[in-house]
Amino acid sequence: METDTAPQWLTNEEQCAWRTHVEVNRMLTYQLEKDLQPFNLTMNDYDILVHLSESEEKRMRMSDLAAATLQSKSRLSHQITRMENAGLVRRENCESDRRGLYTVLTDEGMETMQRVAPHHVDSVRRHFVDLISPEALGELHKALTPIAEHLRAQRGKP
Amino acid sequence: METDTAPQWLTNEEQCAWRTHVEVNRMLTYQLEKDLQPFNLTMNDYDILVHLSESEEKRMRMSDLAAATLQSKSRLSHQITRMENAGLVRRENCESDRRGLYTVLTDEGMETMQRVAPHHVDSVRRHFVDLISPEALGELHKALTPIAEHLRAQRGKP
DNA sequence: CGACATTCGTTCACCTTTCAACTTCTTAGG
DNA sequence: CCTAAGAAGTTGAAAGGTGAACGAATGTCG
Repeated sequence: METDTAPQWLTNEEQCAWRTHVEVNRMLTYQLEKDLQPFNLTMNDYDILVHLSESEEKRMRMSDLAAATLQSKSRLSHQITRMENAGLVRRENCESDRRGLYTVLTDEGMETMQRVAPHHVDSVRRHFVDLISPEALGELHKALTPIAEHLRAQRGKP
Repeated sequence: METDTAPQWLTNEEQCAWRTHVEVNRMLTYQLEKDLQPFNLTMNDYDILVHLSESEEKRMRMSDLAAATLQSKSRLSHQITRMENAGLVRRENCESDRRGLYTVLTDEGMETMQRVAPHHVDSVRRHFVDLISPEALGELHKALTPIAEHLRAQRGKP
């Protein structure tokens, strides 16, 4: 009796597209990371600065920040400790829930962010946005959106 | 005197598309990695197995493998040590260049690869390929190709 | 209320990645 | 040839990431 079905291999086109996608993402990550290095920031650092700077009162709960930046609480905890030592953020107790902590963007963190942002944006343009027509970028966005939704729904499932 | 030009911020559409792209890639990596865990493989392991299995004689030079998988020699060296301990590959001396080494796919490595591949392909389908129309996938491929070329050209520049 | 489950964030032990130093071998130039 | 420059890989220490276990605080339900 046959329980397994034959694997549905990728067609040639699918495989090429998939591999290009993976490759672009690895190289892009590498390049953006490299362009941030002169500022002594990683993309993870930068991402956290962005989230904090866009939030009310320049502060977020650890858990929310972890969820927003798609990392484990443990990793974020280490990460924030490093950023705290670098003077970019500080921890602050939460009045309403005494288990909780806020990560607060310091003035230095804000200045760093504002100083670095133009360079990072430029990097994103040079290596991605400006290499694709606005129409194609729109199509890409439209194609990726359902995937993003699917993946968000998957997170934390068995 | 003004030397800096005003930063060319991303438009709203550009920013949304860019963020979705980044988000998809992080979640996708996470998901694919998770789907490989039951087989005790990481994507890095899998990628190496694929490269080796597709190569002549099931063997590649360390440097070539490092270049193909976009990682440093050091990282690859540690990685191969781990995979060697797991019985998936073995190192073999290179006749023509006595500095060099081959990484050779073992039978066990080949079997592992063949056993895991269908599941991995299925994972790629469920979380990506099948969520996008063939036309959109083609467009995506076409849009990403110049970016891939640009990024390849960038690698290892100052 | 009181017990029990759950959430928040940190910590510990362990694994992976990075970076620079190092060995060995090859190649190019005088 | 012989030396110097460079390439191939490895190594070891330090930094970063992971997952389970933990203490403290909150929620929930009889």
